[in-house]
Amino acid sequence: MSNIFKEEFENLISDAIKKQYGNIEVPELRYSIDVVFGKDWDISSSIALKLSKLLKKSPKIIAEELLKNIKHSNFFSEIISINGYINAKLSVTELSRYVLNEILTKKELYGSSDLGKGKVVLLEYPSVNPNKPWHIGHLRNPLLGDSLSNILKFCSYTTKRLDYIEDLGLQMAEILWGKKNLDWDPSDKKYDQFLGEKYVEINKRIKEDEEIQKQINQILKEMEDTSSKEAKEIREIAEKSVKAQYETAFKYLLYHDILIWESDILSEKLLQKSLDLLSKNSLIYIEKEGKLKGCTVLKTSLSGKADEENKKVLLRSNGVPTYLGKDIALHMWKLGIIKIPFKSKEFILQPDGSKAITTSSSGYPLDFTGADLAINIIGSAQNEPQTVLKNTLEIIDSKKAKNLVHVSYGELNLKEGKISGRSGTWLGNERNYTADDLFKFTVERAKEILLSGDKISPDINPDEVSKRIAISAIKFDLLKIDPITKLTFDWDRALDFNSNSGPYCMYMYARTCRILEKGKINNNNNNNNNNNLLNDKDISFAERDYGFELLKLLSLCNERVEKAANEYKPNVLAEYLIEISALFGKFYEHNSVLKGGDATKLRLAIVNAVRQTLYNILMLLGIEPLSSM
RNA sequence: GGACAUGUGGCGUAACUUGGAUAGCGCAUCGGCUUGCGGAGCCGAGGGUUGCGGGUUCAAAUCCCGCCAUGUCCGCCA
Repeated sequence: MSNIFKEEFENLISDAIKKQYGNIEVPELRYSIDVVFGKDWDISSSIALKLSKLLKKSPKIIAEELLKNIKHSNFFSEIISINGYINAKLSVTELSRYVLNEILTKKELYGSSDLGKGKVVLLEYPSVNPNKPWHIGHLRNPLLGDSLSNILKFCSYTTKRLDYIEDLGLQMAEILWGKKNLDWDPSDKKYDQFLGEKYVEINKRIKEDEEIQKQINQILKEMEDTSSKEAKEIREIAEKSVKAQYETAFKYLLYHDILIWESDILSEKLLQKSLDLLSKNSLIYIEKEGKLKGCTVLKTSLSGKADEENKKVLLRSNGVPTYLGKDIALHMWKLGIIKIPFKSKEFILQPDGSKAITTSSSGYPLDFTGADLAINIIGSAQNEPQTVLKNTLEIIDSKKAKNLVHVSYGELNLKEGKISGRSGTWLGNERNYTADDLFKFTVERAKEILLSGDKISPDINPDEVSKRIAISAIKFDLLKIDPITKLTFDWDRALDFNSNSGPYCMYMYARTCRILEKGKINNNNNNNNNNNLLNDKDISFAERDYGFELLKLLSLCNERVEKAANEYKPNVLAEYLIEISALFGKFYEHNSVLKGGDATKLRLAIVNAVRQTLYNILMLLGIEPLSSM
């Protein structure tokens, strides 16, 4: 369901077109309609301009003709034509009554949708290798994943948040070499931080001594046997490291449902089944000669270009699978093309009370048999392999392959260049570019601003409040931009909490709460009584003021949520929060609520509606607002 | 070399899918507002030939073609 006023306007115009011109082909009427702000009218259609060519008449005449045929509706107090546009004023009382009623009865469900009813969506993120802490470049990934997962859940999807852990790759082999050959005392550091620093040291050593690389390759081969001592040792290290990474995740209120391990995929023969299926469809062959002799490769046409130089290896000549080889197998499982009876057990109890489940060599059957929608949150650097993956699956099962979506995002760089786990550019002098340090310093900054204010509530806990403000600042900053846009990290910008920021929206939310408290309106999200609803007399004091503009804006909530869901763009909702917050700021300055005379009850209801909508949308971005800050 | 992506005031961005009224917003700059319903705020000013050139159209930031610039990928890395 989109906006009821837009629908009504669309229907009126649609009927008028039929009446005046018969069954002509109307180009997407709904896209010609806009709700507008700060003008004499509230809703507008440019359909007459679009029909001009078809009807061979001037837009002005068409608009006039349509206007004559538009029926009366209680929703609109006036409909006119200007320069070929058909513009309408909304009935202030009808809009106010309808929107307030919707929000104050639906409460925390206001804006939700049934778009994905009955469908299971699997979101994979962030799948960071377990040999280092999350750095700020990684962070955008789980923030996008978490927010999209919230948004899709709000649209009635059943969501599964998946983390894929690569415990058998080269990077872990290097770690194991380090453990055997370097000083190794992880006791006084966060474990992922410790591994990350060692990883940088190991890579320096590799550059100095070619022999080391050979030793690492030997370890890598031994690890492929998942029952080997090496594989077990590395799994242990990896589990400990992932738990350390999740400490970081929990600070940011990020949680998962399922962890799937590369080693379990190999143990359960998923790769073999995938290769069999590819072979059955004649999509792979063993290279007989040339530099790829002995490798199992994908037919070249699948990479989108029949380029001999661009062959994709799935199995190396020594039989060890490549990343792409494993990835194709993983996605056959995700989409339910191959079913695997994975065993599972609890990995960790998360602070929100939910359990993250992990695949395992023993335990109970994993409750997952394939997704209706599989979303990969992966950086734009991997656009090509993601395309190869999808093209390959298209041939195996075109229907299911259509359910695979790559949400591609621009990677984050530092001013001084790329952020690299291997070379150690994530290590700084006073501050590391890790998610942990970003959090730490943003909290410090938030606390500094908080304590410098002269209006601190005595009943708040500055440490807790600073954390929540920091979370809002970081998440909002990274989510407010279109995912595809690449970012350059800058401490000054990250620590700026002025408008167009998370703290700004949080501040407006806190204001609504304080006004409602003083106006004695219950703002508990879970209360089920509707005492706050208004009668006709209260509504009759509605005017064309900022309060009315706010309600108009709030009425667009559902369509903004669906847009964010359909386009996989949380920034749509961040923009929406800014619009609401800014308009509420004006409303607050220009229309006194508590001293609003006859309009006080109405205005309190508007404030409550703003509060509820801000709350609902902030939560979709993974930001938990505070009633005072 | 090929493929893909991106180019919007000094900086950061929105609108591009679906062409439509004066290109919206923030930062920075300049000026104003406060004993208030919480100033992390509000009001105002200056700042744009939407990378360049062509085309389609009554109408182009938006669609098409060419060029330029930047980034990414093109490995028996992941």
